[in-house]
Amino acid sequence: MTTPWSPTDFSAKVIEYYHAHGRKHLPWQGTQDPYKIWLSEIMLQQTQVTTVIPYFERFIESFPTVTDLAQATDDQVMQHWSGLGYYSRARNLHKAAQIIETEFSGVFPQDPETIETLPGIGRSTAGAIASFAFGQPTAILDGNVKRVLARSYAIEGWPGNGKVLKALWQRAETNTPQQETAAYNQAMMDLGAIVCTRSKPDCPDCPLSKHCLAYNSNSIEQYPGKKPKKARPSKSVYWLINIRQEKVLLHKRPPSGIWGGLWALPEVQQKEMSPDQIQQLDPFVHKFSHYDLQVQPLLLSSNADKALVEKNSHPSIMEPAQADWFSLNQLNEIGLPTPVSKLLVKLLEDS
DNA sequence: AACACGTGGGC
DNA sequence: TGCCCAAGTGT
Repeated sequence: MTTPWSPTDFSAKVIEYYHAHGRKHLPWQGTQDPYKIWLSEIMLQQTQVTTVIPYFERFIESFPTVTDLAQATDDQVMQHWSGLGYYSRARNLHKAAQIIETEFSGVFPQDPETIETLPGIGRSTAGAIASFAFGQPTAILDGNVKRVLARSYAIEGWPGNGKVLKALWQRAETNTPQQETAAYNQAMMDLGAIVCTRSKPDCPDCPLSKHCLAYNSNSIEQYPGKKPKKARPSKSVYWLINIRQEKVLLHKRPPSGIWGGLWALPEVQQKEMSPDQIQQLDPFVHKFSHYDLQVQPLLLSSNADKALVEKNSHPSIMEPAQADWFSLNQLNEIGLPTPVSKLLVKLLEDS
């Protein structure tokens, strides 16, 4: 029967791993600039490191400081997030930058409770910023840490379950050391990303294997518990492609909902024009994590556009959507959903 | 508590 | 291929 790690021995092993094998040269490391650390933590939410790196570099180049970000336009910010997904992150980041400017005189707050009041920053991200930027002894609990802790202490159940999450936070708080917290937090994520991976973990090389309850009971595959499966629904839409004088008509999507704040092709549920006014392009399926979107792109003729523009420019009186015409160059200055961007690129290449 | 919210990598 | 899930948060 294996005895579990004591919090002290556990954190000592983790910190030792950091000095020997931890990642120390990612673009947001080697600095204590809270703005860069904050930006990286937001971009890294539910997003892999290799995906984030080029976005981070581009974003910092365009908005080097929180003041630059606060003063940027919505479209500029969304353009820099275009393709990264989870666009509420960008909207909240922008809002938070303006709050830091106005409420905190441009100085990033150091207290984790205050940090967590900023939009887009939850408990784990607040802990990461407080420890990395300000050396505070705050715990984090991302997917990597959840996996390492769930296996080390054989914490059963899916982390999306409230009780399981609470148990994981309890263990995270207990094991997080008061000293060298930043090294510990970084190493926990490194262990999860490099050694204690989702599939095929490298247990023989893991500094925690000696007292890892899952490893020593040969039940690594059981931890963390799996998310319950759900059927994925399907939605069908038509996308209207209206090109006049080298410009394409786009609509700005409302702030909430899918692709909020991005510019997309006008979308309708049903065709409302006669067949001679449209050209059906190749349909495709865009797969989200929570549903499939079946898209039928329709290329409009000049006769069809008037009624449709009128009909779709103002979906409701309360929330009029913005519509505008964009040239190819202007598409580089706004945020576009990935499938819209791909479709337009393909169309313009063919023409 | 359960679901919405994007996209791409890994197998 | 299709499925799982990734440095989570907001509602």
